[in-house]
Amino acid sequence: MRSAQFDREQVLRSAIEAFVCKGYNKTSMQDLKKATGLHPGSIYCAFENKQGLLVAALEQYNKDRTAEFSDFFAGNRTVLTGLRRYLDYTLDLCTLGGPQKVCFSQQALSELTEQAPAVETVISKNLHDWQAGFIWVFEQALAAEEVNADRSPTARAQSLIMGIYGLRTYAHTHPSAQVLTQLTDQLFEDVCR
Amino acid sequence: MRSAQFDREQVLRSAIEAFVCKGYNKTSMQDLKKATGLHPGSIYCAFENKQGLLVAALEQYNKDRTAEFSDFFAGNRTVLTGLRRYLDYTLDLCTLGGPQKVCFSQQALSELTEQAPAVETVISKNLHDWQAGFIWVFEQALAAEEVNADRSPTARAQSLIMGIYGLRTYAHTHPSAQVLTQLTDQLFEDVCR
DNA sequence: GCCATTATTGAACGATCATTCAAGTCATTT
DNA sequence: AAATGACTTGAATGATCGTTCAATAATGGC
Repeated sequence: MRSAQFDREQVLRSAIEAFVCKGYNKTSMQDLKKATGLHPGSIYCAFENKQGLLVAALEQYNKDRTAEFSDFFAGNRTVLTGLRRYLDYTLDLCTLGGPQKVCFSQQALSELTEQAPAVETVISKNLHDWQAGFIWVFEQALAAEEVNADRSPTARAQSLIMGIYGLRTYAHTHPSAQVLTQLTDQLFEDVCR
Repeated sequence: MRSAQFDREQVLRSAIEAFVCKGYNKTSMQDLKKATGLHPGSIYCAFENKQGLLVAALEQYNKDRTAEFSDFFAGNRTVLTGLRRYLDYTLDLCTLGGPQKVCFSQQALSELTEQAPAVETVISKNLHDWQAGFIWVFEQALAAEEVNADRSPTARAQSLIMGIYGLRTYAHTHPSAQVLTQLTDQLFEDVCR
């Protein structure tokens, strides 16, 4: 036996960056070769094909975002301050621009829905995990009486995710940072009211 | 002289349908030939190239959606009932599925942003027109005291567009109609409060 | 009814695509 | 140190892409 020569996580993160920059379909194997440093044959050996690389990249993205998510809600005085910080962070990603402006899962969802069941499956899992995180957040908030019981944690989590989807899409049209800040503030207020 | 043999608007609507089904990049000239009935040469004669066809299709989409928008706010007792009907209609598009589930401008924005300036320009115009429509709606609502003056019509319009973006993205993951209805109700309430 | 002009046709083009594979390279085992 | 077997390499493959263009058909002006 001989173990693989490359760092799988690093390769996947490079692939994510390449996919986000051009979109899945416009990212050629040559682009991926340049981004990951892996030759086509190695990619096919490790991930079967281009779509397999996408699926693996989406899974890596989920792992990274989940870890990131946890950091925001570890050791805060209140969960809502954690949520507020999370939204500020998301806003920063939108404002600063660059490849991170777009959510990889959301982008892949838009581009590939109804076309590749295997991809849709992994994206659905990613989004389900994300939503479960927010449901947990609002359950904590409800238990600590940071929010009232007028709406269920699930309903709040769904509204929040919808809002973040919308915020990131809105950011594509290059509005001013002020507008995005205002939209974020309003979203936080609406979802915690 | 000899005038064109095809109905430009019909061709563009067929092209929109094709683009929405597969996304711009995955829609080949063969697909477009099948959808529009026009041979490649004719398309290039009329629209210069594939991207030109996309731009023309986006302009047609804007015309059609603008006309549709006006219908919702012509002759209502109150503008807010018009808005409510507009949101119900949008919800129906999301729920019923099919190609119309996706907003063509939004899809093109996701797929082509930062890559084709000419496309981004026309999409920005589309979205600006749409937002101007909602600003007008909330100005009317404010004048008729259907909403209070706590937030400006512009701020409300921006939140609403963000919400609709989010709703349509959320719909991609095939949630139940009940969840989408609840999200729509909440959006209407938040934006009119 | 003829001519000039323009639209339409559809085959053909080079470029690029995802994918394959035989040869080369290297770590591990014996 | 030789042999093994998996990983890496990168050129080659056939398919498909967007685009072009010379030939053909059809319209409007005279």
